[in-house]
Amino acid sequence: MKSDNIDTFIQECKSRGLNITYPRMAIYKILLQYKGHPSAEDIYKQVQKDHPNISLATVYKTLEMLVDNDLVAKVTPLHDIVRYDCNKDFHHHLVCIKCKKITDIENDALNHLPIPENIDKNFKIINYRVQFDGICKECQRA
Amino acid sequence: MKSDNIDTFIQECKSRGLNITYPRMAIYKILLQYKGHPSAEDIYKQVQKDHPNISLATVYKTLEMLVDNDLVAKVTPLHDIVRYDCNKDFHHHLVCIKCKKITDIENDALNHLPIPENIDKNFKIINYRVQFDGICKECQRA
DNA sequence: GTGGTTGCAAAAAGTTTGCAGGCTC
DNA sequence: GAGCCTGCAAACTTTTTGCAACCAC
Repeated sequence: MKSDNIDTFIQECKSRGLNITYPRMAIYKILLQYKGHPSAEDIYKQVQKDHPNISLATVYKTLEMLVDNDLVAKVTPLHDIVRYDCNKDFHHHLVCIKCKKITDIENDALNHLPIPENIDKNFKIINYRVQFDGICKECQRA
Repeated sequence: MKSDNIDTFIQECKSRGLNITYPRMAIYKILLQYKGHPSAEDIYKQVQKDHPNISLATVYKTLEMLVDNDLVAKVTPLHDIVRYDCNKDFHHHLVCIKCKKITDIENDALNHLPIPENIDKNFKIINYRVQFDGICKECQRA
């Protein structure tokens, strides 16, 4: 199964005209094996163990290339910088993936989602939020 | 209504033994008036227009104090640094607010949420995700 | 050989911190 | 007046960039 994924990855690279390189293979393998969601630094530390010559800049460049090619997802629901909100009511967000604009949604149905039952019983849920990603009116025109 | 909010804010500060200062008032007013969710930089730019002597460091310190006192919410669903995931399937997240660990949830009910009807019809929704915040088993013990 | 990729180092972007001076109560 | 708060500047963290050398095809 693991080699399946690597094979698929190689195919995906080839079909996009991307060279198959040592750093790429190493970084992608770590992503496959990693439990949880690593940061660039996490991946760098991990990759260093086997390949100390791979640089942090390469990790960043490779991750960016993987995201651009839709082979890896960036888990930063909103965006890269912290934003603030003085509306402390329970509410959800509509996020434009192009201009990054955030709009609040007040919706009662979303405020009463069933709590999933197949999660670790020992995880104490305090809160949740739903984020809709999409493209706003202005960015659709552009 | 706006002065209501300011009055409430002043009360909240007093009840917590926080001084009522010019920068605090100015920054909080901007948060009240701001459409969308500003970053620290956004707030700084805005506050500069009326009060060019207020520094960016003060904006950061004030925001941190507001968040610590639960007067303002930080809109950074996961955390402060970008994380990656090579599981591109539709899934949701369980996030420990203490140790920042992220766990995937696969849950069919969550994959079929009703799209809220009271949002801008011109916003094209591409995807959505649900994030549950809470405290994991390990952090509850600590 | 050609062009895509890498590594290094420097820089940019965002955020935090220490400390002297100033302001609120 | 006491102690909290602010401004400045410097430091720190995370990410990006430029460019020469290198490697895959």
